[in-house]
Amino acid sequence: MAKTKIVSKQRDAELTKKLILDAAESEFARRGLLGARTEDMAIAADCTRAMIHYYFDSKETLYRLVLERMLSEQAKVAQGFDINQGTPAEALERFLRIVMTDLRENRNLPLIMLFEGIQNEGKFYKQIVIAAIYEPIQAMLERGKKEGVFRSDINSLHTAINIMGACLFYTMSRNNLAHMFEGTPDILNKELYDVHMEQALQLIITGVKN
Amino acid sequence: MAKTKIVSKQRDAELTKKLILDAAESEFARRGLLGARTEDMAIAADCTRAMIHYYFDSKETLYRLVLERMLSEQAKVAQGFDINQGTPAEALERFLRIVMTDLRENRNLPLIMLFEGIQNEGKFYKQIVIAAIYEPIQAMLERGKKEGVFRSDINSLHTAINIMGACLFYTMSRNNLAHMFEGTPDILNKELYDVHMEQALQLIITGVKN
DNA sequence: GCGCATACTAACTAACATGTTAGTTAACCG
DNA sequence: CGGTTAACTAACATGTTAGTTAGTATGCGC
Repeated sequence: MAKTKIVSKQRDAELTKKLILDAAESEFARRGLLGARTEDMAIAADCTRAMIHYYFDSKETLYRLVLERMLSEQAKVAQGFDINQGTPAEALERFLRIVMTDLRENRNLPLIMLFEGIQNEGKFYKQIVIAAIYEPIQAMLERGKKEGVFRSDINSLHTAINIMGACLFYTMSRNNLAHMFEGTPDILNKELYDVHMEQALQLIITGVKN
Repeated sequence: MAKTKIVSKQRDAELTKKLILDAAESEFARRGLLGARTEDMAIAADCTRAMIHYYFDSKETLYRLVLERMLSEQAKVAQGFDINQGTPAEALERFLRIVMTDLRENRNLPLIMLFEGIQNEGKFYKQIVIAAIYEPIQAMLERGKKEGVFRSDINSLHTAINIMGACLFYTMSRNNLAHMFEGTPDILNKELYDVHMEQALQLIITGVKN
C-alpha cells in the first residue's frame, strides 16, 4: 500500500474567519439562529467546531456578526440615492434595479431577515434596514401620484410591500422554484436572474402607472 | 392559605389530537422540521410531550400529517376553476382572489413550503401543489397575450412567479411587516388583509395589461 | 534551527433534544 | 358501584448539540 502523505492545509486566520462567517451566513439563512447547526458550519468552512468558538465566542455572537456584516453591506447599496431625480417611474425603476442587483450577491439577507422576524421577534436586528427600503419606495409612489403619473388609488405602504414581494420572492424561494427551471442548478445565475429582474420591473412599473 | 382545587381538564382524544396538529403546524411554520421543538408544541397544545408520541409516532410522522392536512385543504381551493371563463384579466383576478382569500386561513402553508424547499430539499412534499398554482396563472397569461390584452413581452413563467411573490409576501412576512402597521397586533386581520388583496390585484392586473 | 506565539485538533462535559415506559386517573358500560 | 379501557403523566433512557480544555503543530522572527 502506498504511503499517503497527509498535507495539512496552510494556516490563515483571516481566511478561516471568513470561511466560518460565510458558512454561518448560509446556515443561518437555512435554519435561523436556533435551528442552525455549528457542526454544519464547520463542515462547510472546512474546519472544526472548536474553531468557531476560538474565533467567535458563541453561536449567538457569530449570528450577531453575520447580521452586522450583511447589514453594513446592505447600507451601502442605495446610499445617496436621489428619489427625485428623473420621473417617478424612472426613479423607482432605477432604485429597484439597484436593490435587486445587490440581492443576487447579498442573497441570504432576505431569508435571514424573515427568520429574524418569525423566530426571534426581531430581537437582533434594527428595523432601520427595513425602513430604508420601504420609505424611498413609498416616497416615490407618493410623488408619482402627486404628479398624476401613477394611479391615484395606490396605497403607498401596501404597494411598496407588494412591490418588494415581487422583487424578493424569486431570490427567497430559489430552492422551491428550481424544479421549474429544469436543468438549471442555480436559478440565481446571471442570465436567468436578469430575466427575473426585467420581468419584475415591467410588472411593477406598468402596474403603478396610470 | 386557601386550598386550591386543581380541576383536571376534560379528556378528549380528538380535541387533543387537533390541538397538537395545530400547534405543530405553527411550530413547523416557525422553524421547519428540524428546528421545531416538540416541547413548544406540547405547551401550545396544553399537553405533555408524551402525548405527541402517544398519538403521532414521531416528530417526522407528525410533520407528514401536518403537510397532508394542509395540502388536502389547499387542493380543494381552486378545484374546478375555469381559466377560460371571462376575459383573461377577469379570470386571473378571480383566481388570485380565491388563492389569497384562502391564504388568510391557510396562513402557514407558504412558510412551511418555503422551509420544505430550503431545509429538506422538498423531500416530504409533492411539487404538484406548486404546479397547481403556477400552471393556471401561466395559462391565463398566455391566453391574455394571445388575445392581445396582456403585454406581449410577458414571460409567463417569470411573471407568474413575480405575481405569486406579490400575493404571498405579505402573509409570509407578517412578523417583519407588523411594526409598519403600529398598533395592529395581527396584520392578517380581515380589514387590513382586504386592503392588501385589492392593492396586490390592482398592481398585478394593471401590470400585465397592455 | 530554536523558541515562541498562535492556528488548530481531539476528546471531553454539560445541557438539551427526542423518544420510551411504567404507572395513574378519568370516563364509560355493565 | 366495580371493572375495564383509554387518556394522560412523570420519570427515565438515549441521542444530539453547544461549548470547553488540554495539548499539538505550524509558521515566523531571530
